[in-house]
Amino acid sequence: METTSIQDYLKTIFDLTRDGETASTTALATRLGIAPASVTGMVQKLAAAEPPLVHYRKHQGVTLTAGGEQAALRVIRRHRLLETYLVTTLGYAWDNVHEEACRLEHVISEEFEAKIAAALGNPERDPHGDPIPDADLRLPTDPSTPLSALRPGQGATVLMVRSDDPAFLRHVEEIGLLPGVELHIKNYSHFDQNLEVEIDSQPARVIGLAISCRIFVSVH
Amino acid sequence: METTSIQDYLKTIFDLTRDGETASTTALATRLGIAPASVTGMVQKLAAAEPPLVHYRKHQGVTLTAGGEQAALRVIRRHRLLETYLVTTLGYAWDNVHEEACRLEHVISEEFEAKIAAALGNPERDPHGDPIPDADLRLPTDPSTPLSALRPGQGATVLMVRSDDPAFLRHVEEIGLLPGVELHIKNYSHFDQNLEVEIDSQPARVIGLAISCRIFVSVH
DNA sequence: AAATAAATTTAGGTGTGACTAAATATTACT
DNA sequence: AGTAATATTTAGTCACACCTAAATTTATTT
Ligand SMILES: [Mn+2]
Ligand SMILES: [Mn+2]
Ligand SMILES: [Mn+2]
Ligand SMILES: [Mn+2]
Repeated sequence: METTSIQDYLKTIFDLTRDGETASTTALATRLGIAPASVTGMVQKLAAAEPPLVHYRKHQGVTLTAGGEQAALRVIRRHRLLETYLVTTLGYAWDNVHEEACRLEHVISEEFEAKIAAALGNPERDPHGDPIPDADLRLPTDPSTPLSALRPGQGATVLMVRSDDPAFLRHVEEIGLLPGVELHIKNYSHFDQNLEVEIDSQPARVIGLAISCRIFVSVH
Repeated sequence: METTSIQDYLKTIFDLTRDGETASTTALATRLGIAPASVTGMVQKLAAAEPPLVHYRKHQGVTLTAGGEQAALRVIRRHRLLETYLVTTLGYAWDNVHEEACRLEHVISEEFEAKIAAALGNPERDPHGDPIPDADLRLPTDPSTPLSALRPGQGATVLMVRSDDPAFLRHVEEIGLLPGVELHIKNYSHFDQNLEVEIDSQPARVIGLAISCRIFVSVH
């Protein structure tokens, strides 16, 4: 059976391996809020499952198998559809939907998933700009760049904000860096990696790396 | 902590003790689809909890404590609000909502509960006619009678249909005995306890006890 | 009032998913 | 290359919620 716990592991592994790297025990432990020893145990179980959900070599971290990736995408689809539904239909704030979705994603039926997807018109992105896998679990490869990679003179549109932290999201909202917003880079400080960014034709603001590396844009 | 399992126990005990009787181990086991021995174990835990959630004396069955009843009502409110939401807003069929609600009821936040209650305009009854406890967990005492208690000449309005079984609910729907419908008793057969019922001025139908005892009405 | 049947509890056990403490492997540093 | 620091795994434990089989209690017959 694919338990809540397993689903959250798979989702997290998917996330940690998006860059092609393997997901380390410690990284998983940190992200899941679980002791490293517990992660080792679970990861060995996932690798021993029939069919296996992860590739695992001792001390080398894990990656998802094809089956594990499908399972992860199923949960990710639900998560992002739920977040979208909570914001669009129930009036949740965008900084507040992650936890709720992370609980609901494990219990809704296929019918529920289909109903909210239809009610929303099969949306392609969640409130944070994350792409939603379609019903066949295809995820559009989108050519987004971290804001931190831009340099003065470049213009871009915010695509997504990668964080689950309500405080962080509220801060980003206050700055005005919501998905869809246009921005121009005015300045770059090489030493502290601060960017001076003009957002939506407002006076420019200085943005530190901790923020700019979590905001993904499409460059004009 | 109040686990999913505990919440389902409390809900079921609430249901089984509605008549003032205690809930027996076997009745609980049957309703929950669990071995009687397991029920004994859980019931002892609920009685030993601090504060206790049930009154328990060996071989005598259980009843809810005040605390247990509050906890049960919180879950029942969520269950019935969810059922109503699924039918009203997401277009579920009324025979199909119980299972989904029974999973969701354990994971939604207070905020979710409040949001759907507001979206529905604080409904007082779920799609089956069951009363929904209000935000303070007050449950209106409604003077409903089982249809099986009516006799020829009496007229009534259907208040609720007490079943979770999709097949049963579809059958009741096909007969036309949905909540709100008006009916008149045309005849009663003392031997098989069949009732001949005129529903919504349609030609009368014969209804057996297995059905009539699960349909509750308010007599005119 | 015994004997039998039915309901309930006890005893012992399982799988899941966490934990801590200790052992071991990998990586980084001098 | 050897040592120290860090990451990971192993070993042993726990709570939870279920199970079966056996013992016990309560209810029903005769
Ligand atoms: Mn989750
Ligand atoms: Mn999101
Ligand atoms: Mn339930
Ligand atoms: Mn109902």
